[in-house]
Amino acid sequence: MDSLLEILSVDSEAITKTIKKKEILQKQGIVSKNAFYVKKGLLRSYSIDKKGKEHIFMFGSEGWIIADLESNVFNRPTELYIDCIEDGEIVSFSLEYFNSENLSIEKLRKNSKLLTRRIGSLQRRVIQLMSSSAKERYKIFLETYPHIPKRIPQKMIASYLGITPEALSKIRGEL
Amino acid sequence: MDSLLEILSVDSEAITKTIKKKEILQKQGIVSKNAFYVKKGLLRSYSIDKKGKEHIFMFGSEGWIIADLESNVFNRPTELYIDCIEDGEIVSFSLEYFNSENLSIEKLRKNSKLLTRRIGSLQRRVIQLMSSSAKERYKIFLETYPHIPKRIPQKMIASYLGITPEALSKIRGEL
DNA sequence: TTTATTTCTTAATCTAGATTAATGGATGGA
DNA sequence: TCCATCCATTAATCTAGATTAAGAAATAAA
Repeated sequence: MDSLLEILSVDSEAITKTIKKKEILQKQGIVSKNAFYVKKGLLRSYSIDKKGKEHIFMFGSEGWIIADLESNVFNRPTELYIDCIEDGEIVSFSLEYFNSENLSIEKLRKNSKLLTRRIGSLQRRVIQLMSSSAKERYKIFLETYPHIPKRIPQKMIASYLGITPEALSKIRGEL
Repeated sequence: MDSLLEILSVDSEAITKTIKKKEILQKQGIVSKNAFYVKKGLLRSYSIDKKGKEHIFMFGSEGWIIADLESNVFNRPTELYIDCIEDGEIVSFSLEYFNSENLSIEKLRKNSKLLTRRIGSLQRRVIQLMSSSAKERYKIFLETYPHIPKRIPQKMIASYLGITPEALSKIRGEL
């Protein structure tokens, strides 16, 4: 992953930070201007609904960038919390990066591929949520992110899948 | 919307086409290289699951661009069908457009904002599917796309929401 | 170590929404 | 116009997954 080098070359104020498990990097409701590049460790972004239930939107392991892109670019308050599942190291950088005047045409093009890929994975997620059972979604999750399950508690998998820990436990018993 | 003019200026082979209701523009499984700009009418993209059930991914009315972006950019077979809900007029253009050498830095930047906005709406959709009841999702749909419901049958709203027409009918009775 | 907190599992009960089926109304093509 | 297909609604029944509760296992903290 050379995107870190790129980020650092464009955003001179990017900060490398050591993070601790459970540390909250971003809270729902604010207009955050930062994105987080994961050097080491594991982050998650999630929303909390009216009933206080957490819903994990995505996980970010080494090499990933986690942020509420739209919130940042369009100045809307974010719906997402971001916190740390493991101790680790991140680079916090400004989302100006994605629109910076300093970006070469190649980098812009590269970023737009990155955005396109995200759209693709979100599209698959939406279709899955509409058309697949919890058991199917669990299997797909295991195939798609084989290294994540070992690092997180079951209840977070459940939260990502959109089901309760009890339901996931039952499904696991059946497999 | 000036994006049409931009498209035409970059992709000289863009084709304006008259379309008829029910006409299929793209089928699941192929690697399509086209995107569709809607001049007039209404398109939808959807997938069909193993049981033969349709799941509408998005609607595209005047001014929108509909495509399976990721499929196009990364040469994967698309999961989406695209067809016409109303007679209308579209501009079919190559998705090379989004990466064209001919694009100025301003256009690239504009496109990346467009992509970012899509990510935002998909993010909201995912969170909604995980955390809101069918009734809540229906209300949000009516608020978010107030002009669409008049133009499509209920069953398509149901399909977009991820529920059956019967369930939607019941919800409507309750409101 | 001992205690406290968090996580996982099992089981009983409940409910939102699916499925099936039947009916009447609307729409469209010949 | 007539006929056919499609669409919306209602109602009865079914089921995946939620909720509630309680206990066991694992982790963390003291």
